[in-house]
Formats: sequence, C-alpha cells, structure tokens
Amino acid sequence: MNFEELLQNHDLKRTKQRLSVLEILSSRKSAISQPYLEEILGKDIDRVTLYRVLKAFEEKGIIHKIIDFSGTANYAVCNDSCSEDEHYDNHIHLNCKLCSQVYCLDSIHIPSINLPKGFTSDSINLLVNGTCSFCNSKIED
Amino acid sequence: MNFEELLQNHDLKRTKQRLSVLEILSSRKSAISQPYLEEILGKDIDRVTLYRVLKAFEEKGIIHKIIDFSGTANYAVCNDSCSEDEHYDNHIHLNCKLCSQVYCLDSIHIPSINLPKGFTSDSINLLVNGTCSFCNSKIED
DNA sequence: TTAAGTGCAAAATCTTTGCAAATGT
DNA sequence: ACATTTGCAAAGATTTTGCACTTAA
Repeated sequence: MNFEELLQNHDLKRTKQRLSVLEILSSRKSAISQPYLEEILGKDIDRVTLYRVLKAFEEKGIIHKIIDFSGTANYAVCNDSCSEDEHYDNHIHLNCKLCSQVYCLDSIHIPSINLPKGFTSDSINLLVNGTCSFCNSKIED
Repeated sequence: MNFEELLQNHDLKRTKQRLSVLEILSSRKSAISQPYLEEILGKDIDRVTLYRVLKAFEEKGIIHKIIDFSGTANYAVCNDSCSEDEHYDNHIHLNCKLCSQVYCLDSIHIPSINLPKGFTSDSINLLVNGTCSFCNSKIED
C-alpha cells in the first residue's frame, strides 16, 4: 500500500505523524488500542495530535474503530472498499481475553439476522470474547 | 421481581441506593446508559456510589453491561439464569442511532459461528447499529 | 503564500481511591 | 456491635478546546 497516495486521495496532507500512524497500523494483523498506539509512538507524536489523526482517518474511511469489551477504542486499517460515505466493516472481531488484542476476522461473514418487527439494521458489530490462536497455542505447552 | 430478596440472595445489603438503581433498571425494556442513569437518579445517589453499585451488581450477575457504539456503558437487568459464575447474555442488542437507546432483543438468538483454526469463543456480543421500532414509526409520520 | 496540521497549555470529563461517617443485619 | 456501604474530597486518567507556531502544497 502506498501511504502517500492514500493520504492524497483523501485530501489529507502528507505529514510525518500521519505516516507513522499508518505504518504502525498497517504493519499489524490485529487492531491496536489507542493507549498502545500512544505507547509505540512515544514522543514522535503528541497525544492530542494522535486523537486528531485517528479521528480524521476514521472520518475519511481509512481506518475503522472497534470498541472492545473494556470500552477501549481499537483501530485497524479498512479494506479498500471503505469510503468516506460508507464503511464496509461487516466482519467479525475477536477480542482475546488473554492478550486483549482485537483481531479482524475478515474471512468470516456475519450471518444475517431477522430483527423484530419495526427494527431496522444499518450495520452489525459482532465481537467475540475468546482466545486467539497464538494464546491458545501457548496454553497447550 | 422482589428486589429485597434479590439483594439478599447475592449477599448485598438492602440499601436505598441499590433499590433505586434496581427499580429504574427493571422498569425499562431497554438498557440505560450510565450518564442517563446518573441524570435520573439526580442527587439521590452520589456518582461514586453509582459506580460501585453497578460494579457490584455486575459482578454478582444481577445486571449486565453493554458497551454501545460510542463506547459508553449501558446496563440492563439479567434474566434469572445469570449467576455470579456465569452470565447468559447471549442475546442481541440494538443501538438505535436516533434515540441512542440500547434494546435487548432476547427473543433472537445469536447464530453460531465457525472461527478460524486455533481461535476459541467464550461469549459473543452482537450489537446492531440501526433504528428501533419507536423511532421508525415516528419517521413514517 | 496560505490553509492545514501540530504542539503545548489548560479546561472539561470521566473513573478510581482513601477515609471518616452512616447504615443494615 | 461490626462489617458494609455511602458521601465527600482528592487524585488520576481520558478527551476536548484554544491558540500560536510550523509545515506541506
């Protein structure tokens, strides 16, 4: 993925801080919590700027936010189909109770659901509370 | 439901504050956000006490917490089958985008999901972002 | 050049902790 | 009587806002 292009396409200026955030987020398979992001970035970026960068990215459809079981925000890069107008985030997330990481399980689709009369659905957020494969393999040892 | 008995059964003392919280929570079909609970209770109960009451109730399996799309905690009384050891909260919640209330859709069961190899699931949290029947009927007018 | 983005300070919230007084059993 | 629970004060953490300085285009 070309980050510079990605930013340009969304009318965002190419800054050192934004590139750092993109690099970290895209280098991981799992979503990253904001506190952990802060920790990784350290003094490369002001905490307030991080808030603003994440907000801008989310609004532009570059990343999406997953609220985990503790209520903490986690972020992951969207797949290409996301846009400013519409987020395609209909995949399952797994919040590992051991390492507390959030994994995007893109391959598994959310089954359709029949809501009660009168209720309508825009999007579905399915968060599994469980254990990731890495932690499970450590338990077996 | 007999609140006094409910408290006794869970080794919680019968206090005015706890009864107020139980009354409000059980009088509603939908879950209530903590900020709104605070607003309703007003000065009947200190904000810190509310935190502690909700925490105690949740730990005892009397209520359950639903984190909505904004990351805010919402609370609803559990059905009878919940205990300190085990929560049976396998139902769907709907977060209405208009009135932002959280509804427990007990009647609809969460479909089973095949996780990728190595991943295991303890519980599933399915939150629908949509519109409730009440708000939908208002739109039609 | 100039609009957008950043960092710092500071305000506004939200959540937790410690402790003395009040309360339920 | 005694362990729990509450309220208050205060600490800690999180999130937002305002504004001057910096930077990308």
